[in-house]
Amino acid sequence: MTSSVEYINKLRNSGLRPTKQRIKICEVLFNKEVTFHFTINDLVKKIEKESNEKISLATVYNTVHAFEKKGYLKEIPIDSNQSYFDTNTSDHHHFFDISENKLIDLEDKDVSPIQIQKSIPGKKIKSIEVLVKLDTDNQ
Amino acid sequence: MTSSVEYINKLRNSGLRPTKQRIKICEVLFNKEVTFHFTINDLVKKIEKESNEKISLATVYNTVHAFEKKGYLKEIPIDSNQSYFDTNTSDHHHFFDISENKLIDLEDKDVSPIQIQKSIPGKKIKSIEVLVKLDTDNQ
DNA sequence: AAAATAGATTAAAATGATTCTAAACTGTTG
DNA sequence: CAACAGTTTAGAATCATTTTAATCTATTTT
Repeated sequence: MTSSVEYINKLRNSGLRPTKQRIKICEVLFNKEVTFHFTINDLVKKIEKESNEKISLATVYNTVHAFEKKGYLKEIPIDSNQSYFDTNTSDHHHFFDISENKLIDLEDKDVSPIQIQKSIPGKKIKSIEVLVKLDTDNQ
Repeated sequence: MTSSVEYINKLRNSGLRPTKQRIKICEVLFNKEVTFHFTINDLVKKIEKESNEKISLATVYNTVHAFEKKGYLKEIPIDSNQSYFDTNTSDHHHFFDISENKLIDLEDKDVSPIQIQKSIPGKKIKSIEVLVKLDTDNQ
């Protein structure tokens, strides 16, 4: 399931040819049992550490954006310093630990179901995301 | 209630002296019955339009951030292109219209109450925010 | 009220994330 | 093999934001 074929499919589906660099990116992103959160910077560091090769920033950005567009990655809006991405693309919510700048998944069972009673004509809901900010508990 | 005294208090509370430029910023931000959303860019344009004076970007950034820190403004995380702020600092949720890049307030009654069943030791919940992304409804 | 000083404003430079560019490269097709 | 389409890359460009350092203003001290 985490075979090279899967990566090639993901890439082809995203309109990208399966090149060496892109396969490497896939290995870092999808060759894990656990999903994780990352910034582009994190990802570049991971790639360099896990493969001793350098992939240019431009390629990483292009590939990540293609995956995001296709739904193989999700962007999590936190603040405007940096983009945070999630390899868990299922519908779910997040804690954001302010002091450690870290995202933590919330499972569906952790959040009461959310219903939106308002609608805007001509618009449809594309996503509903809850962001719970956490602070150090001093007291 | 939207008097100069109120602005001076807000500024002093935020650790800022009430200067001409800062009062002008307050007038644009708080001299309305209705709250609104803005980016720094929006705000600078508003100031220039409503007063024919130019305030340097640095001053606008400083003042907005001091207000945010003090809770007179709220930052709404949308994406990492730009910071969006809200003059409505009460606890509330948002629609974000993707095609028009526009925020719309949701009232409390529009969103079912949200309960978080998970907790992280040593951390306390600082805020819970729901972002509902809207897309054009083509069908 | 002048002098002293603490804080503010400003334009411009610096920064940092992201995007673009143009040249060199790779793999596929005819 | 030649031609072509798509890739990679380093570096340049861009854009929002932050920092800097010089000048200015308001407030306090005398």
